[in-house]
Parts: sequence; C-alpha cells; structure tokens
Amino acid sequence: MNRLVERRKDMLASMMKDGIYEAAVQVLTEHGAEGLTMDRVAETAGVAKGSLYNYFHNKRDLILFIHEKTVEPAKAFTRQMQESSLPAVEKLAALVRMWLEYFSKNRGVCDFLFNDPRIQEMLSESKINSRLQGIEDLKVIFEQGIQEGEFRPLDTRRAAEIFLGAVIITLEHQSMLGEERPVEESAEVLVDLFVKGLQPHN
Amino acid sequence: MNRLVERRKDMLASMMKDGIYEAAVQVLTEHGAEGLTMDRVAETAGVAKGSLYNYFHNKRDLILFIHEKTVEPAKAFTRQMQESSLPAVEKLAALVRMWLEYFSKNRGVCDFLFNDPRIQEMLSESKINSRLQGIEDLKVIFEQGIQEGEFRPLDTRRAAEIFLGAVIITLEHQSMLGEERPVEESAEVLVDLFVKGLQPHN
Amino acid sequence: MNRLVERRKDMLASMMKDGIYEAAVQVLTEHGAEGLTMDRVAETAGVAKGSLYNYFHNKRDLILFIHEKTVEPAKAFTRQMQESSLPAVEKLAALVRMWLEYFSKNRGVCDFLFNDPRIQEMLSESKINSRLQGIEDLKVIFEQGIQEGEFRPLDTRRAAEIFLGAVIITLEHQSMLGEERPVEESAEVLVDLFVKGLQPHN
Amino acid sequence: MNRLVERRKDMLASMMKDGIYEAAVQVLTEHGAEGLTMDRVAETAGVAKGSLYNYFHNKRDLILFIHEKTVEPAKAFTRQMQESSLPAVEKLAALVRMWLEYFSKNRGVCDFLFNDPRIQEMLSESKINSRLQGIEDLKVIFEQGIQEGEFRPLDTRRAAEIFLGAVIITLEHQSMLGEERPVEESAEVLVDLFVKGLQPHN
DNA sequence: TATGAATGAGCGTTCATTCAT
DNA sequence: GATGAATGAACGCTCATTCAT
Repeated sequence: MNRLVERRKDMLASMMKDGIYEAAVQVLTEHGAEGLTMDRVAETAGVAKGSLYNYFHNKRDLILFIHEKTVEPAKAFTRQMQESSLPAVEKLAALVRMWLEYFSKNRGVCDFLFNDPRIQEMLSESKINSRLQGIEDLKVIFEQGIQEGEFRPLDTRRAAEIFLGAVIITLEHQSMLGEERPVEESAEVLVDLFVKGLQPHN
Repeated sequence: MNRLVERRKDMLASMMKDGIYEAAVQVLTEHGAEGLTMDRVAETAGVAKGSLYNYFHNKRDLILFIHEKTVEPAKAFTRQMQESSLPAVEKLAALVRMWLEYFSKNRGVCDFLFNDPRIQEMLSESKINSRLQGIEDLKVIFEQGIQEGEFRPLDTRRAAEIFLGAVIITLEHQSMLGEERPVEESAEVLVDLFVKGLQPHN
Repeated sequence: MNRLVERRKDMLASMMKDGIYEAAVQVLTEHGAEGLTMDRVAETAGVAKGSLYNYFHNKRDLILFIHEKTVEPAKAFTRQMQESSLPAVEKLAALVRMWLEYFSKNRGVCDFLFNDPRIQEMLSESKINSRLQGIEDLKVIFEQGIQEGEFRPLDTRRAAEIFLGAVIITLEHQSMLGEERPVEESAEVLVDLFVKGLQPHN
Repeated sequence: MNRLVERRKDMLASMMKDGIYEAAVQVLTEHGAEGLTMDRVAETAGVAKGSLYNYFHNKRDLILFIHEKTVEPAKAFTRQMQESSLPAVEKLAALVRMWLEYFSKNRGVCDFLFNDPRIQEMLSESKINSRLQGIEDLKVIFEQGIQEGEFRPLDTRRAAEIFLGAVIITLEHQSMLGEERPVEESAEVLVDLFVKGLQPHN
C-alpha cells in the first residue's frame, strides 16, 4: 500500500511539473527569455509562486527541466530513426526535416534554449550532452553511409559536428529573420550541399 | 593650441573608452553575459559607476561599442581578403582560419556578441548585424568560386548561411569542450568537407 | 470559508496600504515633497522596500492613493454640506471652517498634494483635480446664494476661483508663519470680506 | 587702482551671474522645474559646469538668486506705484494688472518659483519676506483706501493676505489651465469682487 | 579663474527566494 | 503540500558637487 501511495504521489508531482512546464513554455513564447519570471510562470500555471519551489529547487532547476522535456521528443525520434533500416542519406534527410519542423513549431522554447546565454552556463553539462548526443547520432549515420559506400571515408566525428552546426544555424536564421522557408526545401538544400559539396560534379 | 588641447582630450576620452571596453571584456569573460553589470564594469575598470555614463549614454551604448570594437579587426581582415586576388577556395580557408583564431582568442566577448538575443535586437535595426555581414562575405566568395569554375552553381545565400553555421558551431564546440584543436587543421577539415562533400570522388 | 479567507486577506492588504499611507504622510511631514522616497516610506513603515511594490505598482500609484485617501474626508464633508438645506452663506462658512481645520491638521500631505507640480500632472488627466472640484463646489454654493438673493449676480466660476485662492493662501500663511490663529475667526474674517467687500456699507 | 580693479571684477562677476540667471530661466522654461540641472544651466549659459560654483555656492544659492532677480522688477514697480498719488482702488488695480502681466510673461520661472516644493523649503525665509512684502504693500493701499473713505474699516493685514492669495491663485490657475484670459479683464474681476463683495448693492 | 572628468550617494524598480500560515 | 506576502540584494541610471589641471 505504501508503494501505491508513493506511486500516486509521484504521478501527481509529475503532473504538476508538466503543468508548470507548459506554463513556462507559454511564458517563453509570449514574453521571451527575459520575461521568464517565476511570477509569470506561477500565474500562468494557475499555481502559487511558492508552489513552484515544491517541484523545482530553483529557477535553474526549472530551466533544466524545460530543456530536458523539450529535447526529449527529438531524441525519441532520432532513436527510432536509427533503428530503422533506411539508407544513410535518407536518415540524414529525415533527421534534418524533423529538427527543422520541431524547432519551428516550438520556436519560443527553442529560441530560449539555444540562444539565451544563461542557458549555456546553466546547462553546460547537460547541454553538451544533448549536442554530443546529436553529434553521436549523426556520426553513426555517417559511418553507416561510409559502409554503404555512399560517403567517402572521413573523420565522422568532425563531419557530424559540422553538419549539426549547419542545421542549428539554419534554425537560428529561420527564427532570427522570421523567414518561413518550407522545411522540405531547407532540408533538401542542406543535405544536398553536404552530400555533394561545393565543387562541380565531373 | 586650442586644437592641440582638444586632440589631447579626445585621446584621453578614447583611452578611457578603451579602458572601459577592456574592463567589459574581462567582466564578460569572467561572469558571462548576465554578469555584465555597469557596477562590475566600473569596478573592473577602476572607475566610479557614474563615470561610465560620461563615456556611454547607457548600457546599450556600451554594448554597441563593444560590438563595434570587437568586430572591427575581423571586418578589416575580411575586406583585405576580399580585395586580394586569391582563388575562392583559399579565401575561404583564410577566412575560416582567421575566424577560428580570432574567436578562440576572444571567447568571452564573442560568445556574448553572437549568442545574446539582446544583442540581436540592438543591432538588427542598424543592419550592422554581423552574421548577415559574414554571410554576405561568404556569398561573394562562393560567387567568385562559381565564376572560377571551382564551385558548382548553387544557392550561394543558403550555402553561405550553412557554411557560417558550420564555422560557428565548430567554435562553440571548441570552447564548450575545452579542446584546443589546432586552428590550421580545423579550418582544413571544414573547407575540405564543404568543397568535396560527403560522397566519394568518382 | 473561501469567502471569509478572501475577506480577511483584503482587510490585511487594506491595513498594509493604510500603514504605508501613514508612513508616507509622516515622511512628507518630516522631509517634504522632495524627501518622499520609496526607501524612506518603506523604512518608516517598517517594511522592506520591495514590499511597497506588492501594494502599489509604482511611486505614482502610491501618490495617487495618498491623494485619494487624503482628499476623501474633505469630499465627503462637502457632499454632505451640499445636500443640506443651509443658506449659501452658512455653507460657505462651514466649508471654509472645515478646510482650515482639515488642512492645518494635515499640513505635510496637503502642502505636497496641492503644491507639487508632479501631482498636478498625475491627476490632471483623471480629472480628479481637487482644485477644480473645490472650485466647482464653491460655484454651486455661489449659484445658490444668487438664487436666494443673498449674492449679486456675477461670474460664479471666477468668484469661486478667487475665493478658493483666498482660502488656500490663508492656509499657507498660517503654516508659513507658524501662527495658530483660531479657525473660527479666520473663517469669519474670510467670509465676511467676501460677502461684504471692501467698500463701506451705505 | 586696487579699487578700480575690484570694481571691474565685481562687474564681471555680476555679468556672469546674470548670464547664468538667463540660462536658468531658459532651462526652466524649456524643461520645467525637474529639468533644472546644473549641467543644463551650464551648457545653456555656455559655461563649464564647474564655473557655476564660482558664482554660486550651490544649487540652492542659484535658485535663491533666480528668485530675487525675478521678483525684483515687480518690487520696483510696486514701490513706484506706492509713491504715486493715485487713489487706492486704482493702485490696487494697477498692482494686480502688473502681477498678472508679469507672471504670464515669465511663466516658466514663476511657475517654478511659486509651485515647486523645493522652493518653499529653500526660500522659506526669503519667500516669506517676498510675500510679507506684498502683503505689506497691499496693507498700505488698503489703509489709504480707508482714509480716503473708499474702503470700510477692517483688519487690513488680513484683507491684504486674502487679497494676495486671490491674486496668486488666479495666476496659478491661468498657468495650470493654460487659459489665456486677458489680463485686463482678470484684474477687473478681481478688484471688483473685492471692492463690492458678494452681496447685492442696495 | 575656468574647466569638465570623476565621483558616489541616491533614486525607482525588479525578482528569485523564503517562510509563517 | 499549498500559499503569497515579505524580503533585500541587485539593477540601470541621475546629478550636485569636487578638484586636479
């Protein structure tokens, strides 16, 4: 019984955290990074400010949670992709499409998570992990491509790094410039450039 | 004489601004973007807080100055590069080398200038947006490469965007991971990947 | 119960506002209009500076509250007077007595509220301009007096303006000179002069 | 010779003070009471800020000087009026006209001098003197009127006080409401009311 | 005497965090 | 656990005054 009660508690706590998360996302979307105050999150969540501190030790913790929760679906998709039997190029394209799509649908949070300098400092560890994970995922795809003979042998770690950077900057530009470029096309350009390079075919 | 006195004053004022600039850079390096407070800048500069306002109307002005002062050398180098008669690929490589070098030497400021969203807001209007400028510079090089027959025809704007992103992320990773990869090599890998692409030569 | 709790909260909040009000009045009395700083109000109220902002959005709001709270009793008395069936002359006398009495008891606030130009700016828009109200009140009494045949027909607006000025200056002089002239007598002299004028009866 | 040099110095100093005075008046007119900063006065006067302190010990002193210098012409006119052989009523009217006229021509300074609370505190002594002087002047006129049989015997001190108040408030209203009522008419109404009173002639 | 850069106390305001209820 | 009033350090900025030149 003790066990069941605890489970129940955990679930309730989890629901509260999710509610707070959603409130935070909304605040982020409406007021930007600077506007993410505990007051506003509490009010938006329909919860007393003090209650936030029952679920998160401090603002940093809340932000960490936001990061994790936001990044999770992308991670899941990536895992799923990896396990599929698609050729490397298609995996690459699918990944890019997903990233672009996800980011443009969650601009408010993503802008915050990837641009705000406080984040960089707070998350340093966890964020590096995220990025490192992204790099690792790409690396695996690149290795697969090499094995398939589609990619030439190269430093897959570096290539992954560079590719990820290209994607990220594309995202940032999209939000900075407010351009609404079709995801499909952006992804294609990106992959095409990387696969074929700058030099002319011969 | 009046003239000389004025000159002297201008010089002193200029030196003060530079001193404040250096203090700001130091603060940025030590405390990050959030930690850049007027108090700290003043203290670091060994100057009363009020004095800052004799040289900068407000914090925004100070930040704008930091931006300009920081970006200037890179701009100068780029201009010089553009005017040279090197082939596109070498220009590209030189540019990347310069960026990598410069950024890793001025991590604190650059992180701030290129990641803090407040900066973007401040600069966007004045069109001095340095990223856009960087993209423009790359675009010109890519166009040159196409004319030279070294690059295949492609959307140079997009390519420039992507390339810049790759450079930036490389920089960020270098600082995040604390790895001190030789600039020479990083630049080479980067350019090589972009020029040749992922696919094998045939 | 929920209802009761809310009531209780409202009451507590109200008491706090009143406490802050009294502190502000004290500060005003001791340090004058210029000395009315949020710091001092907080300290005098025995409250942290930040707490003031839980009850008033900003200094302007606090000042508005002071105004309202201070002017309220005088307004109430005036209303009551207007509704009575006294002859105009007696209304006038009663009003003057009340003003003299009330103002000399609340010198600090009144001096501030009626002399500080910032106040005028704040209130002008909300038309609660108390001077205008005072003038309007007097005007009504003058009109009544004319109808009663006790006053000669004249520009009641102007007369009200002038009369109010006479009252105000009497107040100021009383406080400036530190003379404590009996309210009764001051009021009588004032009304007498206005009713009869300077010229001899004939 | 020593004497002459000193004279010369005094004159120069006097001219500087006058220049600063005019600058202050201009600042007051353009920026209001709150905008009267030493910086602005210095700049407007075409003088270094530090120099102000060679002529005035501090801001308070400057303001005192402004007050005196502003009030002087009115005083002079009043003296001149007193020495004339006009009947009391006409003296009264002339005085009121002058005050109204002078005030509306120097609104910026006068608004400041008569409304800003800092002034009241700073000048308390000197200002009381000004007002007291005005009252004294009026008193003399009232006494003259009584002797001439034009005014009934009454407490001339009080009457003077009240009359002055009426004038002052008229001035304030004129500036507060921005109304540009013809001086002639305002003066007439004022004098008429005081001379004849509110009650009907019989 | 004239200068104006330097000063620093002081301002109104914000907000993450605490804690008594 | 939930609450939200209380806190107080910190922020960007102003400006009368000083003082070395």
